Amino acid sequence: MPSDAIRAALVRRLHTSSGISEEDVKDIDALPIAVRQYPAEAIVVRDGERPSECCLVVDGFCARSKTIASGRRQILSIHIPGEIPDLMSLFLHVMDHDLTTLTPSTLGFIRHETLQKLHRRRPNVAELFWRDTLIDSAMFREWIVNVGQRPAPARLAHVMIELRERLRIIGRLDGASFEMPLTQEQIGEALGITAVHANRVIRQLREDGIVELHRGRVTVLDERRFLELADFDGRYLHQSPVL
DNA sequence: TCATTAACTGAGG
DNA sequence: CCTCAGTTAATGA
Repeated sequence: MPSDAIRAALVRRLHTSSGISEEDVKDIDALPIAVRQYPAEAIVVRDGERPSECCLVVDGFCARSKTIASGRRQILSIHIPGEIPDLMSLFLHVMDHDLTTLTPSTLGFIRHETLQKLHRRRPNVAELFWRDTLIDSAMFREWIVNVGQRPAPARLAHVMIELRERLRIIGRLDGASFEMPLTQEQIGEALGITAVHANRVIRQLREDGIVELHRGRVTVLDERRFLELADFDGRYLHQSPVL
């Protein structure tokens, strides 16, 4: 399989966390990964399933979500290339939420046994995954605060800035703009508001000259007010260069 | 299909 | 009285 392109984002991200050796990288590069393509809005792993593999986002944007009885869906987290959104399925055998694609995506699947063996062989890597999972839960705490307490414009700004900082880590920033290829329906589901209201909030941020969202791309117009509105403190992402 | 906007409504401060 | 947000519906890209 095309090892470089697929594994590059994962390795780059693990590299930024802390000590990973060249040996570790080589080992990860040699892992068998089954690559599959998905359209937008595909359910990759369902709530209640018992997966036997973990999913690496190779390309595209994915999300974890839960759907309530009324049919409304809450997006719990957004995932970008290089991340393994369902790493916890290694230890928590039954899925307690859905993993879906937000955009057409390329996903790589790594069997649980493969990862378990990797953990035993390379405690270094196991530590990185452990650390990664803790950061993941820190991000959930921030997400709860965001959806539960911030006004809608700040919610949107906060999700945007978090996404930007994570895209920065995998080298996907382009000056003052970055990708956010979600539909307004999906943005609403992430923020806990309707698509119509998401549209109003997006428009307000544009009219206020803070940030523009057009065709899946965010362009920052006023960085100072953007940060101020978002109430963003990047400590919870636990990257070395603290924002 | 997705985005945009208006009009109306009600909750809540 | 004002702001926020859901609903509905019409229209545009």
